[in-house]
Amino acid sequence: MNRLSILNTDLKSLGLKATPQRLAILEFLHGNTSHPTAEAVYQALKPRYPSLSLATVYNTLEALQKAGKVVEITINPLRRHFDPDTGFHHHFFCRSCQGITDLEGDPAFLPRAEIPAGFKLEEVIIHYYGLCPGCQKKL
Amino acid sequence: MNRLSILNTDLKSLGLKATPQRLAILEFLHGNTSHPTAEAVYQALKPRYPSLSLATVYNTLEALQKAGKVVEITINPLRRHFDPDTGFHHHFFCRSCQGITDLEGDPAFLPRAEIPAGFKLEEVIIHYYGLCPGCQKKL
DNA sequence: TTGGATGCAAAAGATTTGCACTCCC
DNA sequence: GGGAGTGCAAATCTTTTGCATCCAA
Repeated sequence: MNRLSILNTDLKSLGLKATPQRLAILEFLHGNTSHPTAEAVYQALKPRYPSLSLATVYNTLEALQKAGKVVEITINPLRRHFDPDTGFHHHFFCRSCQGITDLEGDPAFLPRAEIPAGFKLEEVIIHYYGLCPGCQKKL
Repeated sequence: MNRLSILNTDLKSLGLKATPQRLAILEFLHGNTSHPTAEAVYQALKPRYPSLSLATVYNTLEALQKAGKVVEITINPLRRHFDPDTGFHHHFFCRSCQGITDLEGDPAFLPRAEIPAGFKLEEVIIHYYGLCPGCQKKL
């Protein structure tokens, strides 16, 4: 079974039709640590899939997000990034180049004690802001 | 010395001209825990300051942010919220009503060990996502 | 007086929507 | 064949920008 067959099966098991566009997006995201925006996914795939539309990318990303295959990262105030790595980890945001870097995280270390009664906690997100190694040299 | 005189002095000490618009925005933000967007600030003040423009609100919020008087909250993927409380605390974001609630935080509890060498860490942000008490009842 | 600040309108970006057409199942 | 998915263009929403005018210092 090759890569595309696996992705095909993945989509179907999620109740999603396995269209060429979705397969292409899934394949592009697989193992991708660049935390792309919808626009970045679009630009990356457009050369090989000229008919791909940005709306489809948004639709697919939302479908994959609902299916738990992709996570949205709210770390850059100006745009939404997406991460195919749904495992527990954190992100470092470089305020200069706006790049996002994965950081390892320890699930046991999550502070949750201070949530007042009545709130239903679903997720704790830890973001790190600063300068990446490359940008420090430049400044 | 009344409230406005204080705010006036505040602005001047920050190197900012004390215009009526800025005084109004500063006064509106003082002690405000609603985490307003620029649009919300604009709508709140427009009745009393009909000539106020949204661009001025954005300008002022950015100036106050640079001056350390206001903090930007990147927690809602669709818009930017602002917080006049610059003390250490966290935020809870309700995924249903999109409301933001302040949470107490312990600065001593910040995880920073896992930052790789070469990165310059400036800030650690912890966000809590889930449902607020009101929205839980409705659902 | 004068440079920073304002207001307006237009522009720029990001994301969503409406709808006819397509093609996966 | 039916309905979910696609592509396109237009619309929407948030934020930024250009510029002439204004006003706080």
